[in-house]
Amino acid sequence: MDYQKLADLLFPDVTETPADLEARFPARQLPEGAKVTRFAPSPTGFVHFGGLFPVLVGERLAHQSGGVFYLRIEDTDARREVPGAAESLITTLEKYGIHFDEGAILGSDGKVTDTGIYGPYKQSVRGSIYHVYAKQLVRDGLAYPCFSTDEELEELANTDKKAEIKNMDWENQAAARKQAMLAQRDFTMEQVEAELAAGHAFVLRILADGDGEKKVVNTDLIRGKIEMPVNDEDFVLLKSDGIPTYHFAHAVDDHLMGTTHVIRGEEWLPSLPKHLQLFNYLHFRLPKYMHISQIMRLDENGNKKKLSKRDMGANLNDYARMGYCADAVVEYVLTLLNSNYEEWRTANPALPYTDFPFNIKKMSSSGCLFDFNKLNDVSKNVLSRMSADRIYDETCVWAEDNDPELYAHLTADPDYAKSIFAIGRGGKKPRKDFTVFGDVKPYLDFFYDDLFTVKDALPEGTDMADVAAAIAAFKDTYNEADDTNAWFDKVKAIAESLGYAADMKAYKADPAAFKGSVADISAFLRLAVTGRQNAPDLYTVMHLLGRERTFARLDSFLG
RNA sequence: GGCCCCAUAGUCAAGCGGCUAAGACGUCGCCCUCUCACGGCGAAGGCGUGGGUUCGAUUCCCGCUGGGGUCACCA
Repeated sequence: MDYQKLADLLFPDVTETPADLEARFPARQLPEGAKVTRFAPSPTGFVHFGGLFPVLVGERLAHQSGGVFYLRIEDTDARREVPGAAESLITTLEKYGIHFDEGAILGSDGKVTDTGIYGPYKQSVRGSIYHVYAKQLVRDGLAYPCFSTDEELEELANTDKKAEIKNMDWENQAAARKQAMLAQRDFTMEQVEAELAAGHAFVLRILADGDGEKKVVNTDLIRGKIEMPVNDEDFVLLKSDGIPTYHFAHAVDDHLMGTTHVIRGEEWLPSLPKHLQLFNYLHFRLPKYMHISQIMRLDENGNKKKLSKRDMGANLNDYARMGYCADAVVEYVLTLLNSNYEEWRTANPALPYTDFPFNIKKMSSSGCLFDFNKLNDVSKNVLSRMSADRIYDETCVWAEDNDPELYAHLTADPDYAKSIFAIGRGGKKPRKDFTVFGDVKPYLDFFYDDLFTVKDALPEGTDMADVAAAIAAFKDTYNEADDTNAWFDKVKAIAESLGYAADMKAYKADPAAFKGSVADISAFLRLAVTGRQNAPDLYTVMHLLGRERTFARLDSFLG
């Protein structure tokens, strides 16, 4: 077989050589140790929560080492492509603060375009590049055209793949299939010419070494040494429309774009031998591989399952809707990614997560279960650490889309709203009232007259005369200039005058000796002013509301 | 079924041959406290299993079991 002739026959339009491409895309000039990583999603829908794992790892590794993090769109399957998915993907990641140094970006027209000298970064428009290498493989006798469709192949082998799996009579049928595929290798130049002349399409298959008994070894950055059978399957390189499969595109792109570390989900592990073989055939330097465990969920039977598209929390955009701020989600993922992250966070509450020394060695090789409890805890802490200004801004962004009423109130008087958010915030032990932004409104609605309602009731058996007396006395002695201690001393005095214990210890020691305690008096006031039994520090609340509104509520409470 | 990955409490996890087997979330109890939210203290709960190796295994090796992934002209 004259491989050169075959190559020309198959790819008559390809005039460039791999050497030309190498010259066009010279190696990157980066400092020693700099890592080049990428996120390479296929635009088939929303960004999956699990996608955040490789994204964060890639981003940290690249930027921590002074390297490059780029975005490549793997749109080689037109049938699965969802219009606008690439665009929304970029927008979503942006909201999570993920910055790409090069690759696919959003143009001024809102469409995907790109930036960087190793492009284009959309695989669908890199066809001619793949063909250069495809031609080389054919010329080297390492790839061949196959004119049979998958169905025809199965017919030849008298098998049905789906049935094989079900019947589990895999081995024999798989062997038959393989035989049928192998038969395709035995073509003659005349046959190829005839097929091409007839206008038949072909797929380009790799000519696999064929010794599945031998092992190939690779050192995974997380799992260590992995030993697998050498690839012996003539897998497809180029589909019949000339577009490459993932495997081929991965090899060519990551080589040309200078990727040093391939970070991807563990579902790729089984196809690693294919990639090792391809890099070898192509004489490409092998990147380092890291296969990340998948995030799981629990199904009805209590088994772990991959967090799939339809599951709650699978869509990264869901979190914004549910009221989680992007930082919290990122922080949660980081705690799963690096086991010492939480420890670091506790020691460095104020630093941005980008200051955390991300370490591959601290990554776990087993898949973990998604845990809303933990996310909630992380989120609560993230929100509690924010400044009043920041949480005001974040809440507004959320409320604009999800709670117009709240949004209107917050933005009507930003300073007032911020002073509400400032309650118990900023110290070493900040209040932790919010897990999600949806918690904000029920927490602070009573600060707004038109949202204020009396939600809770006085305890059973409360003496209304005492309530009225307490409120009257409170109004009589109220002085806005009082500090919190002076204020509370007056409340205590009122309690005492009504036969309620001013000292809680005394009350607890002998409850029967009093009608109640200062806690009860406070509860009366709190209920009147906030409409509920539980609220932040009453003194502060009253000062934010102001004397007039405080009194108005005290008055209307009595009816 | 073949191949591959994984295996410490309900969850996430330290551990890397000798420990009363860290810590976090969740759960429960107590304390603090004018309520709440914090904060503090404490409790319950764990090395899947059988063989080796070793003076000694959670730790190293093998089998088993369990869970997961994968086996496309999808990525």
